[in-house]
Amino acid sequence: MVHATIRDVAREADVSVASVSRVLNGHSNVRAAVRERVQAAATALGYVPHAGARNLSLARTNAIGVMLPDLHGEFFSETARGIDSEASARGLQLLLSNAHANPARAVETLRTMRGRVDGVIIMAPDLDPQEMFGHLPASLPAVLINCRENTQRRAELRVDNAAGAEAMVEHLVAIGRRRIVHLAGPSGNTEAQARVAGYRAAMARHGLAPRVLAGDFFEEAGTAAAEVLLSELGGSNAADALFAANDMMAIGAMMRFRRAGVDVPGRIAIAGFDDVPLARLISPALTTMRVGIAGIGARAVVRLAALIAGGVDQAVEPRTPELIVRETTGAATNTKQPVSREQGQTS
Amino acid sequence: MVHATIRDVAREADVSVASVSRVLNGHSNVRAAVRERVQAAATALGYVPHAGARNLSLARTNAIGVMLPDLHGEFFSETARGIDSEASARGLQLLLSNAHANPARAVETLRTMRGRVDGVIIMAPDLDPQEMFGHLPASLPAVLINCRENTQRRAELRVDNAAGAEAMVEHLVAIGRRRIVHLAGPSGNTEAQARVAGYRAAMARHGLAPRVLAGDFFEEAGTAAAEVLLSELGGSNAADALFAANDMMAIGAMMRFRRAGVDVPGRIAIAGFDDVPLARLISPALTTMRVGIAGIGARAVVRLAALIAGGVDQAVEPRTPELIVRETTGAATNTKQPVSREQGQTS
DNA sequence: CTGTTAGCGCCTTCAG
DNA sequence: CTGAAGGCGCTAACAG
Repeated sequence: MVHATIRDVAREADVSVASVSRVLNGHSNVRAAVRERVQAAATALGYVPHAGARNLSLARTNAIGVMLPDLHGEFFSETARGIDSEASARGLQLLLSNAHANPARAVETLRTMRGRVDGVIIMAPDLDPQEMFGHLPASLPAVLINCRENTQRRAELRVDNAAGAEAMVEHLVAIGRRRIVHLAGPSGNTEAQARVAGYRAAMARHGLAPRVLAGDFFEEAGTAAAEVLLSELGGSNAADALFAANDMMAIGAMMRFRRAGVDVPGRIAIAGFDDVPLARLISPALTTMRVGIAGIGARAVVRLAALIAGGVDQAVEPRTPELIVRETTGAATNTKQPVSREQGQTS
Repeated sequence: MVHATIRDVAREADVSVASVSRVLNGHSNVRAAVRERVQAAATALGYVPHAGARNLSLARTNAIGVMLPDLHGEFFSETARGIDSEASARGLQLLLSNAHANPARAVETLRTMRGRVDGVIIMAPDLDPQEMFGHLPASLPAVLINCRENTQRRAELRVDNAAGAEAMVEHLVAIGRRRIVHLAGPSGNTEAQARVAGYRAAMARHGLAPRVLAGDFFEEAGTAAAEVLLSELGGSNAADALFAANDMMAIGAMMRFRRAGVDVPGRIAIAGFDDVPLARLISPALTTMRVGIAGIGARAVVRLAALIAGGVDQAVEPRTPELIVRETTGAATNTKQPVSREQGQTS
């Protein structure tokens, strides 16, 4: 016998399984003598309840499924952290699966969560929602984060990426930049698309010519973009600002510029998006749009918990990013004083 | 009826549940006609199998439990990433729980994993193993990462923290530092203890006087330590090197020194431990000991999978950290050339 | 207070 | 090839 079961304990304590169950779940209607006998038997046998069986019987798992695009990089790990902190505060376990940008696997993964979790949180900016939910019971509580436009009437959390991008362009223009280049995220990613759109809109508003470089949210794309801009640095219409669609690309570019000895922001300003923890630690510290990553994860858990408890929630909750001005677009010399706004991390 | 069950499908297709099960699991011994009828019924009903019930019946979950101290900071998120990448390559889901340095909760958490996972990976440098495993079935496959000395005869992965710390001190001495201060991790943490021990041993070997500041692995402790050292900077025996027990504290100290305009490493060298991704991105880039965080997580999954498949594994697999020399202890002026050893991230 | 008895939803012998 | 039946381990009425 590899694992003792509740029956073994019952036999050992010479009571019924019902009594064992009662004792182990702290019900009060059990005689003290029986209680002690059961507890003794349980420890003697090294009994640990089979949570899976319990879940089946209770139709309740106290776990939530989490599907993220990837765990790579600070953005997603911050999301996971936000989810985790709120979940563990509520005694919920997390069943994690990443989609790896593979729609078929994403669907499969979601299916295997059925019956193992009480609800799911899904962040899938590059997956087709119809396809994903087509194969999923409509009754499964779910909170969507930054998913594509859909017809699901699900609880959603959505960052206003377009507004954020516009705000950043406004800032760059306000500090006197004109030849602002945007380094975009992956083309199939709805967040990346919104950021490009916001960038274009703001540029148009100021009568400035947009220029978009292709990227993929990874650091290396930033390095490559910097390479391009470096080669043009002497030219008459060299860029005076690089606005990357996320922080990691901005950082990649910054590293490359630094290596080339280019003055940032003197020669070229750099801005990112997300405000990952790293953004304030690098030097010069990165100007970016704070989206409150961990806070979003935590909020998703709160809403999911309410949904699981029986609430209804079909709202799309918008989150507006906040501009965080730091050295890469601010006073280049003043590196000794943190900008006040960068204090007080959310989450 | 909220969720269709296998019976509903059977009734709809007018066959037995056994046939439905066969079809859905791809068994071959089913007539084509029946197969099609079942599939039609399943999609018509929007049937998604209840994975929990399936697990119970098969006594197999295809999930592994993961217990980490916390998800805060890059160290643990890197671990999680390493585990995740290997796990998802093997089609394993992850049931995540963090211990939050609360022994009672850690035990409870581990118990609720019984029957919901096929095995567990535990990283708990500050928990008492006897206590933790006392309440756990001995037959549950498990891989321990950086746990305290124990009598479990479990598969283990253990970083040689003492050797790593010694190597770092050797390096600092080799570049001419003598007044090397160590900023320690939390006192109850076995890894932190080993690092202090290694530091002391190496200092003694060189006849140098050790000095240990109390810390907790968080950035703020680094800031505080820098504060202390700053106040002594004029003195005759001011520190010429700060060796922090992990990267985040080293970074905290560096930020503080930078803000004070102190020349690093000219005035004081700084070194960390772990080689989190951040270490090479900050400026000046941080000298540190690479432990291959993500690689350890991945390796733990590999060993756990073998254990689950029925293998035996009671080995304690040692990992020796690798010295990564970067600007905070190297040539301060040469910021344009990456040190060769920093290429090729493990994991 | 305690035991008996049905399930929870699925898989899998075992007969046909 | 197909169906009936038992069981995975636990909980929750329902009777005593």
